[in-house]
Amino acid sequence: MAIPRPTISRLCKLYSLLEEMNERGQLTLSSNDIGKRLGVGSHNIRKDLTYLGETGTTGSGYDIKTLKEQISRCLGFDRKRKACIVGLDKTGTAILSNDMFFSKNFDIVAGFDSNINRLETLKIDIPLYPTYDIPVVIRRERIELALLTLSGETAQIVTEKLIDGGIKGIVNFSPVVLSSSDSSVYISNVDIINEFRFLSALFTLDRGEA
Amino acid sequence: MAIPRPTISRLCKLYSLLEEMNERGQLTLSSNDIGKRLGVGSHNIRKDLTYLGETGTTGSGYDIKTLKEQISRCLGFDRKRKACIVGLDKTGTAILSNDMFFSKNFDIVAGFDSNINRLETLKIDIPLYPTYDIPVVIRRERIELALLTLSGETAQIVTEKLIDGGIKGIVNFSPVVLSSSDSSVYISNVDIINEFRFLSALFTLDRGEA
DNA sequence: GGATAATTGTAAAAAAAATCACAAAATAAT
DNA sequence: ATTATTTTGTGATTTTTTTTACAATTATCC
Repeated sequence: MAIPRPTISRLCKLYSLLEEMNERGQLTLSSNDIGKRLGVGSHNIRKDLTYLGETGTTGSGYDIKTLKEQISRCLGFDRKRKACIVGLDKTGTAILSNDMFFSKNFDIVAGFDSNINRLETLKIDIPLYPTYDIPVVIRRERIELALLTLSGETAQIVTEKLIDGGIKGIVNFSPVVLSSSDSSVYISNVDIINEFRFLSALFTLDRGEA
Repeated sequence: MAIPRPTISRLCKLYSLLEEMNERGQLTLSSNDIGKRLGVGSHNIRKDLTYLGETGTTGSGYDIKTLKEQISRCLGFDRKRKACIVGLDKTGTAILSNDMFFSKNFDIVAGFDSNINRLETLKIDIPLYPTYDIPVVIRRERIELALLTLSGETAQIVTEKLIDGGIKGIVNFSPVVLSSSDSSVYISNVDIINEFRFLSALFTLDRGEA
């Protein structure tokens, strides 16, 4: 039985929540607690969890560690994945310095930038390459994911190179809406202006839900 | 007739696309073109556009400028909105320097950080305040949107302060999943690790669509 | 100017997702 | 030990969203 996309999305968020609660030393969580924290109904959560096979314990809820492992195995979070970053301007390097990719099972093994001079001055501990090397490096290193932090103009060209190299997923932080020329490559567009607009639209058309 | 949430989301993306095409000097777009660029079916686009009232011209598609204005008016993009940023570390300042908020009708009128010393050394041309001033400033300046670029620990506390001040929408870049204690406040969680995981899940469970 | 092609708008059908309702099971309380 | 409470799992129902199908309209080509 195929897992619906909205369910996948919620399970990802739930996974983050479980990590957080686990670090805080909590042991169990009920569908009610989860629903409240994630802003959805408890039925919805229980239904989502049926896609994982049997899980909870009636009366006392879900065991955090067990559930975490089940989601991990089911959605493939248990495997380390190689990723790269394209565009090493301020935003790119800032993200690189902050995020704990490695500890979350993502390994940034390459950085790309079209500005060759910049590559030399950066003090970053990952191998850096010029953009035209993208297809070769992606293929050689078997990189699965890419993070795009560059200005809109070059985004589509870079995307083609990434797809050419056999990338599997792209998180696009550039302000253009990218679409995949290859339907087996998934793209997630993250644009702050777009997020602001979406929120504006929601409270402009004010609809009563969360 | 209430506009469905997925439709709102697509209309926001479409709006970005229209801006892009308009800048390139293009005049019209067909539902087919739009669908391809956005990775959805043309029917879906036409259906979405019915929520705006009559729009396209049979035979030649949609006039980009007209459509842009219609979406703008309908979703409230025609009004300038005040926003603030909370957390002025590397990521925060990087976003602030890159993004063209003002030209897209968002006006960043305040920055907040808990580190008072940092506030003094930053050379940013927006007024800066310590975090405890959030509720007062939000209320006084009538700020509608907030961008959260801070580490997970403080995110929930800051969120409460923002809600307390009467914020309407929050874009959360911190690694914790925030949920709103007030259902009239909309929150959009944007976390790179989460995006990576979502994409991993998609290609792990490989489902055939875009 | 008539034929052909492109394109929209929408009613109806289908598919997908969320919600409900409640029995069954485990826990906690007395 | 018995009762009350909590909480899960799931079939049925409802709601929402997408897709289909096609008539109607406009543009384009010869």
